Amino acid sequence: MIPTQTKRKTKEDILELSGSLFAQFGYDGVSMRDVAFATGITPATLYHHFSDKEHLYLEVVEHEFREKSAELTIILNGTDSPWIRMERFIRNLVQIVAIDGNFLRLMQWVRLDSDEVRQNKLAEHVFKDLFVAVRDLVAELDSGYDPYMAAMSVFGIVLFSFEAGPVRKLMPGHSPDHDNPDVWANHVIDLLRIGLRKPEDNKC
Amino acid sequence: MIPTQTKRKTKEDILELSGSLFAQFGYDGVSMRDVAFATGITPATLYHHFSDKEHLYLEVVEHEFREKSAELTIILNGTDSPWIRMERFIRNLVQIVAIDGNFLRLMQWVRLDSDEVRQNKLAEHVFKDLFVAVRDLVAELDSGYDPYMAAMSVFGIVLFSFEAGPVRKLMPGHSPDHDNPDVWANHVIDLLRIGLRKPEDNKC
DNA sequence: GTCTATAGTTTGATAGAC
DNA sequence: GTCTATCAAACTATAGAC
Repeated sequence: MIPTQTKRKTKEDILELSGSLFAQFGYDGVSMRDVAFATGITPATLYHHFSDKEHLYLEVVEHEFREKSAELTIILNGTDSPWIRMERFIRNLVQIVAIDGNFLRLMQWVRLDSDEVRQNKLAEHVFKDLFVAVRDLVAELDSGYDPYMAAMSVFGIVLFSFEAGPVRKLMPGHSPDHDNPDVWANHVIDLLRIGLRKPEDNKC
Repeated sequence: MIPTQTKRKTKEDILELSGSLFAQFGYDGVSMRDVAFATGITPATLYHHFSDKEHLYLEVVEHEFREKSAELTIILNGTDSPWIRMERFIRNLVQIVAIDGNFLRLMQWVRLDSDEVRQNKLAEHVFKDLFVAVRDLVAELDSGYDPYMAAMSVFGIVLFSFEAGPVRKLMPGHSPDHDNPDVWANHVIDLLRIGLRKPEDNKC
């Protein structure tokens, strides 16, 4: 029998596992011991792969974000009409944050437990491209709004419900329908189709 | 000279000061020592006022939220027409989160670093009333959307830009105008005035 | 590359004097 | 009510053997 290496942990295995931990408990809520024991190595070995906790965290965030934003960027830069691309983008983003609860949590943590240095690095080097793609698509829609603000509004309207998480489900009026990602996507698309349409289509 | 008691710390003084600390650094980022020394007392004295860290935190969140939501609830339950109330609510909420950066950060922390028990307590006992008031106002607008989802959308579109904080200001397209709360309030109101109007007003 | 062992801090919480 | 003094546990990071 050929000896396999399934037990040997690659750097990517460490990133995936610690990504899940950081998403659940944040930077301060996860110790290097936790990461080490979760991956089946000792803390000293972990320090062999990553110079310190800060660099481990930065690599985790970049890894998770690039993984999710790759498909979104393809949709945004596609050749369909602007509205079709926006609709596909919204459906895809809702799917991502609905299925993988960890991704959105990690992004929420970054905004709270990172100092300005870390936020600068990530904004410039990791987050910027996706925002620009959304902003440019919004501009193509020609709705008359400031594209920067309109892009923020799109992210807000899509993401907030999922960021609210457990608290949201405890608010009065919640029904099982509201746990269905498609229902949310349809709602957001309906709202934005009206709110973001061209001014001349609004005249009577 | 009559002896003053300005140096004596009341329970409310402790809540205000530790509220600022928890908003900046989160539950795990603030030690009981930090709170004690910031208020000029010793840890042992702090434990005389609050049974443990958990109860201090819960009282802080409730104190901060009730302080801000009081004026909002008055607007929402007022006698103006639904649209006027919605507009005033949005302007007021934007002012609150723009002026007091700590408030929104504290609410973001709660969603991330609280277990289900703590979230249940706060959702039921603190957050619920404001959400219901917004949901009912949205229902009055009669736009045809599910009021629960539409209310979430309103919160998302208003709050997300401010929750994004420092990262937002690093995104391409940012201009000094975007640091002005009134500009944001006007943008949100414009978008929602179109998106949330009655269906029959949409027919040509 | 992986381990054991540990240095040096900081944490939440308490005991007991005044 | 406020203090000094203290505890057991957990933390990041490193040194040095194999």
